[in-house]
Amino acid sequence: MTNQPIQLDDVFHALGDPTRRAVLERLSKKPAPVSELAALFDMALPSFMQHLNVLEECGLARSSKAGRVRTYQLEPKALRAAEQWMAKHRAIWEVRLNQLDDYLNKMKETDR
Amino acid sequence: MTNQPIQLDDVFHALGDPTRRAVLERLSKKPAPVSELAALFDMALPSFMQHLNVLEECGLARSSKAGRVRTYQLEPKALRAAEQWMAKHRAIWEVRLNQLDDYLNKMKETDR
DNA sequence: CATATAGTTAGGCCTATGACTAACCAACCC
DNA sequence: GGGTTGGTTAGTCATAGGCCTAACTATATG
Repeated sequence: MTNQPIQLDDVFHALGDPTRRAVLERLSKKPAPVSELAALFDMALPSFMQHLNVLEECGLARSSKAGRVRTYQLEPKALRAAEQWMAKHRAIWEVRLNQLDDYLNKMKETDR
Repeated sequence: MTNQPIQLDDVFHALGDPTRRAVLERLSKKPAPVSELAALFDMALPSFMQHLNVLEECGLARSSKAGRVRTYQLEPKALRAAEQWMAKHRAIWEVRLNQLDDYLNKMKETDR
């Protein structure tokens, strides 16, 4: 059982690539085998596999093999960790977002 | 006015470094000049400045210079973009998180 | 004006990342 | 058994990332 503590570094790093985010979006619908996922991207298989490995190693996805088919699915724990980091700071952000809203509203008024 | 569309790639990439997250956490309290931020890290100034540049370029922070002092502050827009990406997929995650909870609860029961 | 302070620029260095091809293993399936 | 399909491993390559030192610019301040 790979039960390492979740490394935010790795999770955010993984999210920093559009291919990997797209894979996650696809997986958020339902699990899928490698070939089906790979078909969505114009990339050599081994290159694509690396992305899958990144997702799995940082805990965003999980896979299991049946016969010769490996199926990937989302793994919520890492996402949860990333969310928690954001949530931890959300209160402060929201103050600032509200300030932004106020500002934008003021702009709107000034605008007419 | 640098008003580029926010690149999720860059925002998540920026969040993938512990130094940069720590800077954001510090900035979430209040704006601070370079020297004050730099003092928190055991790193040569130019190296640290690169992190500040990354934060500014991806839109997570903003800076302005008064005299010889450059002050940094949070910039909500990029954070909002990252949050929106997460929010867009949150519903699905939460289903899965609930499934996880169910699973864990089942485990607990089996456990006694 | 001389010196200290706050940042900045330039350049080098090493590792990590992301992509590729080629060759390989392991099921399936006729 | 032999070919086909699905995935994996190995090895290469170029670029980007993160760190450093040294040298520089621009503002204070005595």
